[in-house]
Parts: sequence; structure tokens; C-alpha cells
Amino acid sequence: MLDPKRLRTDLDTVVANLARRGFDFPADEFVQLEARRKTLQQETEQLRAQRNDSAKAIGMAKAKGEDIAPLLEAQQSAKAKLEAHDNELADITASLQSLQLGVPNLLDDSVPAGKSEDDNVELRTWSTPAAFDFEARDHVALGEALGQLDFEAASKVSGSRFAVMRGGLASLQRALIQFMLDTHTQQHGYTEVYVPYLVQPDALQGTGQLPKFADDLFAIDDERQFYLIPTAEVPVTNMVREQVLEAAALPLQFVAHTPCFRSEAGSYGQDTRGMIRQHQFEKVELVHIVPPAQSDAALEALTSHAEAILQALELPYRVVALCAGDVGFSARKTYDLEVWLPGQQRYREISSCSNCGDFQARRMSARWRPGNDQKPEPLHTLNGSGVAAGRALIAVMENYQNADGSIRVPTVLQSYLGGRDTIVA
RNA sequence: GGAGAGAUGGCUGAGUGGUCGAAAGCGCUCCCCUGCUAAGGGAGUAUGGGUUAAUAGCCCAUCGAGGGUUCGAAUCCCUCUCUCUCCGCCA
Repeated sequence: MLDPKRLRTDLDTVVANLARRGFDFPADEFVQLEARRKTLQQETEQLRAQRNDSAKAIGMAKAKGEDIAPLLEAQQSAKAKLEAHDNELADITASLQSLQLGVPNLLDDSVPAGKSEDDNVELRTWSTPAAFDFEARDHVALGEALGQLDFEAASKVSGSRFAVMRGGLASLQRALIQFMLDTHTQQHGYTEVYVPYLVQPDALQGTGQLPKFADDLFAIDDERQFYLIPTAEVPVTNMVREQVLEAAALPLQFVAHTPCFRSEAGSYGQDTRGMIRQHQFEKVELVHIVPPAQSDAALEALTSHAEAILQALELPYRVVALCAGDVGFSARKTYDLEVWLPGQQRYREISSCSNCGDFQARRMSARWRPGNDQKPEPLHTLNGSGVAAGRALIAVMENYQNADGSIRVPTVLQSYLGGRDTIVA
């Protein structure tokens, strides 16, 4: 949610900023609603003040034993008027609210111009893709040849966009997750958290998935309103909702491993081969909760923490700055890490690191107190994958493949697999 | 799943229809007094919104949430949520 004060006082700048994303802010509608809200709210509050005064007067008159009948009569007529005002104000407020909940975050000035992912800007690359003296296979061919990746079994159980893994591959994914968690907690100062995988609508509204992106989510068919989390960002960031944190308690850095569930509606035909795009995948997520002045630096730090994982795994990758048209709804700036996949001969997203500024904090009312005598202010929130385990597994398979179809285990993972250095059929 | 109790400001805890946004205590902040690691006196100390140059005033809202009754609700009624205790069940 954008700062409502800014929307009122600095609308032109806001509209121009949102236009960079290709978002057309309904300025006329907003100004009209806002003007109506203002007068209506003032009138309503005035009526209420009058009612309060009269009620007090009635109480005092009654205490003195005076006749209160005429006073009561006057109150009756004022009551209907107040009620009408109340109702209209509630309508206007609801309209304004839903308008505002659908508006994406403002972009940071450093976000490059552009419309789609084709306009993203490569910032740096790390390492160079290895040359194979045989034809590199993709993870599907490798996994099926190993007999450890089974899409047929998965589709029998759950349909398309699911995978079953067995043996070495299943263990390898677990090792990756374990390694990532250990690295972030032991070397990068994160606190590991375990969180619910089912969340309520308020949490999703807090991080920005709702109300606009309900189609991307899996809702539980139950009288209780649960959704499966699309990312750990949702439960982890919402841990600070409706709180006022003391300055001394900040910054917070959390890491969580969770499965993620995405409906992938609207991605028909995209990445249908293999497990690049699944309804269910494992991810290690990093979340920072910081004072506003620190969020720019925190984004760089968080990104470097995700990079450290790929470096330790010796996977070639590049860092791109998302362009204006590609930055997500809640973010004001995003870096993507893209890992090299020999099977596809291209870089694919494996981590997305975003600074959401105060956008999510406003939605969930997560605040901090800058100083003893100061009022609470919205915090800044950041999140990033550190990294997506399913895609990390694919990257390891494809980059570490041998001519015979076996897969070498990256050095840092070997201790997690009982010293094993190769995955074989 | 069954039975019961509860939810008030940073904390403890009063308050069952009328100057209650809320006593008191604790904590915290500032000032005064005091020559000393103490005590005493005074003032202040919630959040959101509106208005405003203003985190100065003033106004509105908020006593778990949402409805209702009433001229008036922390107080009465209804629904829901959560917490605690006991029993049952389970990982």
C-alpha cells in the first residue's frame, strides 16, 4: 500500500512513477473519491461530536432530575442523519481501500526502464559455463535415465506439474536445502524459522498476493479460509504484522525452508517439460525486516547471501536488475539471480531478491519506533530466495553431469550425503 | 471432541448504562529537592484517522473482532476468534 498522505499531496509524482511499470493509476477516480471522503468524514465526525455532547447533556440533566423528553426527541432526528452519513462514508472508504490495495509499489529511481524481461539489465556474471566434451543433457533426460525422476508416477498421483524423486536425487535436494540453511544461519547471521504452510487471507493481503493475484494461489476447500503458501515470504514477513518493534531489536534476518505452492494459472504451455515450473517446489527463503535507512544496503547484502550459495556450489550465474515493467507488484527494486543450465543453454531464474520498502509494512501495519519519544513508522521489508531448491537441483544435475549420465556431487554437499561424491543409477 | 474460565493502556489490575480513553500500582521520561549509590515532591507517559506548517492545539474512533439494543455501551444482547485449566484423542 502506498502512503495515503503521499497520494493526496504528491499525486503527479506517484502517477508518473507507476507509469514506468505500465500501471495506469486511475487518478481522476481517486481524486473524486478522496474529495468526497474528506467532506463526508468531516461532516460525519462533526455529527458524532454533536451527538456525544448531547448525550452528555442528557446524562447531566437526568442526574439533576430535569425533564429530558425534549432533548431525547432532538437526538432521535440527529440519529438518522448520522446513520446515513456513516453508511455513505463506509462505502466510500471501502472503494478507496480496494482501489489502493490494487496499486503496486513505487519503483526505486535506480530501476532501469523497460517493459518485459527482455529489457532487464545484466549487472555481472560469475564464473563461466563449463564446456562439455559430450552433448549435455537436460535434467529430465538425466533424471529419467538414472531412474530417479518420475513424472509418470507424479501425474498418476497428482496430475501435471508435479514430480516424484527417488534415491540419490531426492537425497541431493535434501542436502541442498540443509546446506543452504546451515550457510545462512552459520555464516550470514540468519535466524531459522519454521512457519505454517497454510495461511489466512490477511497474511496474503499483507505481502501483496491478495486481493489481486488470487488466481495464482491454491485455496483450501474448507469452511476456514486457508491458502497454501506460494512462498515462505508470506508467513515469515507476516510474523511482524501489527507490531511496533523497538529500534534495538532491528534488523531482523530470517531464513526458512518451506514447500511453495503455485497454481501457475496462465502459464499453460510454459516450461511444461521437466520440473522448472511445478505446482509444488522447495525453497529456502531469506527475509529482512529493517529500518528504512538500511533497506538499500540490506538488498545488496541479501543478494550477496543468495549468491554465496551458488558460488559455494560452483554454479555459473548472472545477476540482473529487473526493469520497470518486470518488477513485481510489492517490490520497489529487484535483482534476479539466473543460473546457467547446460541442458537449455541459457540462464534461468533461481532467486529473486526484492526490497519492498514500506509497501508490505503498511499493508500489515508492521512498524518500528525510531526513538524513545517518536511515533511508530512503517518498517522496510525485503525477501529473496536463497535459493530455490528445486531449481538448484536442476542446476547441479545439468552442470555436474558426466558422459555416462551420472552426476558428481558438489564438494560442499558431500558431507550431507554421507561422503558420497557421485549419484549413479 | 467434552466441560469450565478469561481477553481492558508497556506490565499488573479496577471499572456492569451517563463528563470513562478509562482508577490505582509498577515501569519509563522530564523537572524540583537532597551532597551521594537511597528517599521525597511535581508533571508527563497508547494507537489510528481528520484538520494543521506542526509528532501545538481541536475533533473522531479504538477497552479481543464483528453485529445489535440505547439519546448514550468497556459495561446489556448475539456471533466469531484467541488464550488458559481439566478430561478425551492423537504425532
